[in-house]
Amino acid sequence: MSDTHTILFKTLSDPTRRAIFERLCREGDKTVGALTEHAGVSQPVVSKHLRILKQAGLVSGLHEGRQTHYSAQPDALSPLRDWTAQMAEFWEGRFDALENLLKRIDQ
Amino acid sequence: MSDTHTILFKTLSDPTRRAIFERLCREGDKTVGALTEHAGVSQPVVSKHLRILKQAGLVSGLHEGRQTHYSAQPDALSPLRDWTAQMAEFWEGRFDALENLLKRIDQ
DNA sequence: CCAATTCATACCCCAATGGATATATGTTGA
DNA sequence: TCAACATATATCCATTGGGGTATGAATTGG
Repeated sequence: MSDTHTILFKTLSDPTRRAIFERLCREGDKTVGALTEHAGVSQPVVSKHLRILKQAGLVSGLHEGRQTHYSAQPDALSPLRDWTAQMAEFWEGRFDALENLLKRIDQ
Repeated sequence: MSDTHTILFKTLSDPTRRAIFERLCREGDKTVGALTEHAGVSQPVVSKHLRILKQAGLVSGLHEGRQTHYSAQPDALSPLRDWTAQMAEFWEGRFDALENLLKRIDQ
């Protein structure tokens, strides 16, 4: 199931990877070297995480000489925002679901 | 790193598990047997997924005789909603970040 | 009281994944 | 041209995790 939601959740489920994405959102674009400094893992691992983030559409990379500048693309988060909103929406239609359940069982 | 965000993302990253949660949001509470019917996996696997969803706070279970009724708790999604909103928020302060990057490199 | 039912737990297996190190590729500066 | 640098790729390893089957525990109906 190569679903968009699955890819997004899976990509963001790793703390190291999510931290990289957060830094790019907070502080703007950065090179691989700069990202490696505070990542707590080796440079190849950072590159691998960036590759996964890129495949998920969450970051994009631009080559400048021997450096690569990565920047966040938070628009890619919109499926997640939509999904969470939809789940909450479904729930609103049954706001008293728990009470109903308790009543049903209690009778 | 037992972070809340990590747990939520990880829990929702599995399609089978997310489908169970979605069904509970859409259709209200269900027993393990009812959930197993359309899950595509065996009952023990469904129970295991429910256990993980419960640990993440996304569902709650109530015993009624030999059945267990599970219901969704979409309020547990709020950290996700907050996180995505915050990431987008950070980004707004640098809406022209990509253009700046291109300009910087292009010069 | 016993058999069937419902769910949870235990155990095993295999694929996926995050990490490391080594190395390849490409780029700049002297 | 050549050495240093920046990044990507390759390979390996240990762990995680999702799936299955078998079985335990609890409850109900006859």
